[in-house]
Amino acid sequence: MSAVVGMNIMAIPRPTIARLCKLYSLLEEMNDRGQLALSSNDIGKRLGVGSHNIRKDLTYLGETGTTGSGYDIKTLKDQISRCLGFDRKRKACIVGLDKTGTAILSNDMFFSKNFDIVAGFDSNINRLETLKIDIPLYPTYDIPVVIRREKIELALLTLSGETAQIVTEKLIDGGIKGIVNFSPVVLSSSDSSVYISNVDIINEFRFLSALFTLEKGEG
Amino acid sequence: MSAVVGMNIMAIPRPTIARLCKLYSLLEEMNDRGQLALSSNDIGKRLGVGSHNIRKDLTYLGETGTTGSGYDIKTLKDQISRCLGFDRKRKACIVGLDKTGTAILSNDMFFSKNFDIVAGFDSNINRLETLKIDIPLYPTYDIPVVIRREKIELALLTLSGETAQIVTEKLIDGGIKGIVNFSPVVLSSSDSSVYISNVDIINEFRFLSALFTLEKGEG
DNA sequence: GGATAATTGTAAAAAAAATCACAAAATGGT
DNA sequence: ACCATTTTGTGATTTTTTTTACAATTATCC
Repeated sequence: MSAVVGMNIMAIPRPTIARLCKLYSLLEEMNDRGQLALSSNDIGKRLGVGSHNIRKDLTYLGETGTTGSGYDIKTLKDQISRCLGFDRKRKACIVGLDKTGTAILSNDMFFSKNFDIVAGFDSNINRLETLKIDIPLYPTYDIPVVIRREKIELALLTLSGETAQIVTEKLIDGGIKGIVNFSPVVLSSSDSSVYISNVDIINEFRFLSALFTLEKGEG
Repeated sequence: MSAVVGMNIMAIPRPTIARLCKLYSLLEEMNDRGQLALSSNDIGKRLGVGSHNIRKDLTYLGETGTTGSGYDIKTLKDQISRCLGFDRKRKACIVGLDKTGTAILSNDMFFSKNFDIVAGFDSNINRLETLKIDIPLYPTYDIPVVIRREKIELALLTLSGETAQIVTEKLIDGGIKGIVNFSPVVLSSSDSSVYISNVDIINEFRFLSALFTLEKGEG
């Protein structure tokens, strides 16, 4: 006669998910530096939000901290890992291997514990032959087949032009789950079950200048 | 005896500002393609939000659309421009000229109508001499002086390592207004009047995988 | 030119998220 | 061992944001 007690399924709000992701990065950083614990106050200051906000966010993970001495970094990192699904590696690919794409790839930071880049795609077949990268490379028309075969979940789009939307359709066709779009076009998903995150530096610049124009009244 | 009537100063919510920035990009794109008008429905679909949300957002700009035929693209673009302060060029700089930095710079998309990259910084002086870039280059210790002299408002940080926080202090010291942080560390601002936007691809990957783990129950 | 369809703008309601306030628990110094 | 301090966890409150619903306006088709 066991009642389902632990099943406290409460949807985590998106803003909370976003903050937990950032917190995870912070925890990795602090852990690497040898730090052992953090208080909600410390975290809030580093992330630029109030300490109550952090504490509230952490309630979604269950019991986490220790009154009086804050949060144990390793424990908290593990809890976020488990809750957000960072405890297993996910396969990813990169589409577009021009300067920007290869630069990001060369950044070894990218080969993190959470993701494996297992394929690269480019429409320029000549380029594929000259590139010196130690991941398998394919032409873009192979996208659906490779995605499906390799069970790739995530894609990074680093394309400059019009091809972005076409490539997106191919990715969705292959059953991709998430796309980080680094190209300057606003991508929309034909399939609403595919999450797309648009990362655009010009857009960030615009957002920041809008902020200090509006919130500080600087013409 | 003129009452101040037009002074309808109503703070624009941040989510709205963010959406208006994205909408601006979309309008640029559609305008380049020769399109003339868009309905709130079209916009919503492209941006992945409801049409009411768009209409509500646009009320902050004052009267904008035409009942029955939607929004005139050029007009709307201009209105957002004026409201968010995109109607004057802002000076920006880039800090960190390794592979990633130079790749982003080479993307001519970056030299948009809204921003002027007027300086580049790197701590490696040898690198500065070999780079073939047509913007003035300086060593990082010159940051405060150059920022102040050139009245630079925005900075793009493309550093790989520990130096990011030190460089940030220099930028703030020079009076920078906004920083787009492309480095993998979580930056925090010692001066709360400086806006910092952290752009981190790994973090985006994590966010997306958290989303489909939580919202779709995929282990 | 009139009926039908499309579309905006907004007031009101609902939902979501952030903030507050404080009891309870743990720590650390003496 | 005690007291002052730190810090968490959480229910209640407030604020913010989204959604709804619909009247008013314009375009379009025959």
